Amino acid sequence: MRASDKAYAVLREDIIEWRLAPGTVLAEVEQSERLGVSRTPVREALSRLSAEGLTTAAGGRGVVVTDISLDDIDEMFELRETLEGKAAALAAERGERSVFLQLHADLQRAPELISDDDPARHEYYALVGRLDEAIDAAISNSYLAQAMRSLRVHLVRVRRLAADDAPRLNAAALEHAAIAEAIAAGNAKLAEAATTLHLHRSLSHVKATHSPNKEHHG
Amino acid sequence: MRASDKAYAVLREDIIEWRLAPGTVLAEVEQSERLGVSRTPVREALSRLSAEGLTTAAGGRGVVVTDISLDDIDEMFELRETLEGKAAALAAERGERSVFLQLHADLQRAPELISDDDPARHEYYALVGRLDEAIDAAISNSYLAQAMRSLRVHLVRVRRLAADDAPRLNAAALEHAAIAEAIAAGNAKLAEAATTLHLHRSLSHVKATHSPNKEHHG
DNA sequence: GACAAGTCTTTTGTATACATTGAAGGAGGA
DNA sequence: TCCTCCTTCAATGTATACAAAAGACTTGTC
Repeated sequence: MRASDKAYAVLREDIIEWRLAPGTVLAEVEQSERLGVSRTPVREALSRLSAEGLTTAAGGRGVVVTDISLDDIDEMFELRETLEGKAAALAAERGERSVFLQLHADLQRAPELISDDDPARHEYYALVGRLDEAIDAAISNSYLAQAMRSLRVHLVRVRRLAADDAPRLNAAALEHAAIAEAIAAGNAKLAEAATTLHLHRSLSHVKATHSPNKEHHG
Repeated sequence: MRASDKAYAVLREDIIEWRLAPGTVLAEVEQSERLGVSRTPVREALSRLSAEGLTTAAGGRGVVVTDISLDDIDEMFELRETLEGKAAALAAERGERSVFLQLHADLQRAPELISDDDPARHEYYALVGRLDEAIDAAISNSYLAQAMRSLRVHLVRVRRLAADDAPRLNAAALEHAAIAEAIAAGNAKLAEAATTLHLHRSLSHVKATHSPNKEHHG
């Protein structure tokens, strides 16, 4: 593994998991010492992070960890609804029925996964990730897929802020199942509507369970 | 100006203007000699270009200039319609009426600009650029604006492929004027429809006037 | 003559030394 | 005491030396 990949992976994880608070200045020498590599790969990592929007080059002097405000979350979900709604519709038109039928069945059984004692809900999120991947593959549009991938990084950060309690996860699984079902049925409008519904509920949940910027940057 | 900025700007321009053909391998030493800077800023420039999608890191051995296929153009316009349609609708809801009224007036007079003897149509494209900026500002959604900016880079490349003849440009200006008018009127659905119409006509024009990959990589 | 193995070359990846720039702090004067 | 200018220093930007890896070429053998 390249040193720059390692630096990128560690920094990215630290930011997404909120171990590096927004506003934190990531100095090159400091991070290179912490990560055990030289400044060169750290610079490349920071460059990649800034391209993703996880960090911002603050006026020539150091890069800082990007903040996520309440407005940001609204904006993210507005874009997300646009992109994922279109993606669901396209998947309904172009996807393979069998793939989404299987996902539909799996998602309906998702509550079993959640009742397990894994606090990180790895299995659940892996299943939802499979749905995302199936949609990405079905739409046959690399630009749209890329745009959604860019957004997902930020959405994971938001998810870490919200309390992913079991009731909400169970409900979300059924919403995902509805999306998969609509795609499997080849019903584009229904798939888009199911996506819209799911995203609105997710956003409501996020806003209800957490006041952003409560614990960070004052 | 930083050396890395210069390297980035020159390479970006070269790729967009098709002076660097798709598939061209951009070796670090070669480019650093050509641009008169060292490898370090060249690496950073190539990194940025790859993040934008103008180049692709080809399996450990050099980065190559990205190609644009006919399918790519279809995919780009599919995403573009999604993003710009939504943006136009949001601008209609949130934008300042006066700004778009002015743009509407200017765009209706655009044929005067095109009749000039500037082969690059600088004034015309500057005016269209002003409309894009006005929409970006009106939507109050940095994530959506960012997604559109990412796409525009690739769209400029496509535009360079197509013959931007005066008749099409005159028609396009009126289509843009219709968008501005709908936004000024605060009519979201109309703004979205006008955008859809414009994009479909643009795509038809591109596909009619040019067969992609005719002269390169093959 | 063809295939395979090993070496050799070229290119990228990393580290570090040097240059440059911008900010912060102190000294001097008003 | 406050403002200004200068010095200093710390951080980034650049260049280059060195390391490692991926191909290409050569050479030997079958």
